[in-house]
Amino acid sequence: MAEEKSLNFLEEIIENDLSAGRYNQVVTRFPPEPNGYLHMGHAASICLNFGLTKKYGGYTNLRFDDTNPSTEETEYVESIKQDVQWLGFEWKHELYASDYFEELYLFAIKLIRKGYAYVDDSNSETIAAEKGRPTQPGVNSKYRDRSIEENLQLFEEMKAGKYADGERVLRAKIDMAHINMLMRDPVIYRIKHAHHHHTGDAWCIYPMYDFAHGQSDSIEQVTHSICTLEFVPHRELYNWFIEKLDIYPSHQYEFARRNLSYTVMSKRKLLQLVNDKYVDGWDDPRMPSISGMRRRGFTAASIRDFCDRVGIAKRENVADLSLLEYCVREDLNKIASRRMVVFDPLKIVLTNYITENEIVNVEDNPEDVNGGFREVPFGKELYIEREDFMEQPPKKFFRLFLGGMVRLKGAYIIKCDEVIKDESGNIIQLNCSYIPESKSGNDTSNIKVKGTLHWVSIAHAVTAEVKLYDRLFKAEDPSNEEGDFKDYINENSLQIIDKVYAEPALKDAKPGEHYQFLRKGYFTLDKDSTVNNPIFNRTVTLKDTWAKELTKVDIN
RNA sequence: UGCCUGAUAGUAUAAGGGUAGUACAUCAGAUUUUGAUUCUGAGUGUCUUGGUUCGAAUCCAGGUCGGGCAACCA
Repeated sequence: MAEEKSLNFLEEIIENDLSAGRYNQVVTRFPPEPNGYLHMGHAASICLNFGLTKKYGGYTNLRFDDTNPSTEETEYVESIKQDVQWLGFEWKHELYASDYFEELYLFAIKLIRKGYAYVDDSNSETIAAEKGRPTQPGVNSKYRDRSIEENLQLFEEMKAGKYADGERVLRAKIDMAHINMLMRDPVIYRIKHAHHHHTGDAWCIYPMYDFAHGQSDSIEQVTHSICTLEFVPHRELYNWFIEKLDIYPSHQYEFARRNLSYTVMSKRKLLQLVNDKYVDGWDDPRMPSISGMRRRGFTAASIRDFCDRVGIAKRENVADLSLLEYCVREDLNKIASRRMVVFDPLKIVLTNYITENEIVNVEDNPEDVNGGFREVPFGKELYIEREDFMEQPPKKFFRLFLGGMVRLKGAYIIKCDEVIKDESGNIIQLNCSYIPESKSGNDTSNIKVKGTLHWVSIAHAVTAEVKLYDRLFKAEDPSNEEGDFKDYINENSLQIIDKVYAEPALKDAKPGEHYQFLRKGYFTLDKDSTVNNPIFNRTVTLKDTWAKELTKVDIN
């Protein structure tokens, strides 16, 4: 018997609904407002909504919740579509709440006719004041008891453009003393003489979220309308409209939005980071936006895996960044081609090496049994990583030191014979000898070494620029710290190395491909790369047990 | 002072009256031509106080703490 993964609360609800025969297929929707870019929190919602219909049969619509023309733009529509597709999901229909404006308008008239809505001439301050407070009931507007005929006429005039923005609104007539503030005669239509990205200038009245979202769900016969916790109090209104309008009863369910440690996850805060130039745009690789993460080198598969592993529930949460890193490493380990790149070069000369034009073959990816090999030119003069040599090695250091031996990955074992320094005592070169019988794959030397280093032949090296990213914030949950979240920005979140030395094969790097720079981390080509100046973004480091070990030594 | 909502290892998520489990993180060890990967092992948890029950993370009551609710935003 196959081991069953336990169900989350939504899967349970759906399985119950299905087995009770309430629906014969599951219909969900992903409803972004096109007023910004998608981020990791949206990714969780996307995986949830699309994942559910994939699992249980049915489909998911992409519906733009575009009821506020003053903040929404086509540019966002395009980026959102791109991100959803990139994440690997296909929507059944591309829809817009604004496609339903006519229908919604008729719904409003229906409500007026039934005596459930009225036009209010009060300004927004008055309406807010009359709402009361959570602990105090509100009071009725003096326009609340207009006749149905008058309401119909005024609403018609609103639609016809007779009034200026803010001059009148349409309100649902519910109960100004209701314990739920949202039920105190909520505004459902407002006047906005604004150009709409999708409907142009066809309308000057626009429905509010509460008078568009549930109705859109209903029109589309969405069976399970999944949203985040802050909409819990809206559910009562959602159901009220469905009941009074007597339309298809979609049901709303709420889950806790996904947060991630060491970052922020609200459009508003992310926009601040962009506007105040803390980052270089929405797709800055440090941003938790889908576009930023894509640019950084995260794979769609790893993001899906992350969402899957974290799961969903109804309590506030901050998911561990290390889990995301684990997911992307796991994916990249399988698919990334290995390359050798030296970031901080130290020259070594193999004094006994006389071969010319030697090429060694190094595996492209040891995790891939069918993986090929690439040719890497070897030479008498090489670069290794400066930190891979120490004059006074600590205990358990098994890299290079004077008199010590290491293997050069895919090539020979070498021994350090002499350290050469400049006048100020800086190490500028190591003279080493190589063991000719120790050639990789053909080793008859019988020498065992603990360390293996990456290297490049100086004569053949190509150069590149590298961008190393660290977490954007120093605090685990910057939004919950004292003061402004921006006080916790990690000012060292980006480190640029203008010139690194790479094996020639890296010259053929292609956008969208993933590489593991041996012992350094996973990298991908940045979109700002040019032929003469390739730029690589570090997606994530490799796990580094040795670095951790060093920290312990420091403490002692 | 009201209403809604939640609380299980460091984090996230299971167990739905019957052995508190899984993953990541952490620690220890093995393997390793990446101090990577892989493998083995370890430790840490039911917010609290009562009640019901042979038996409670689970059911009931009170409390505590967190989040949300007073946009012509979504």
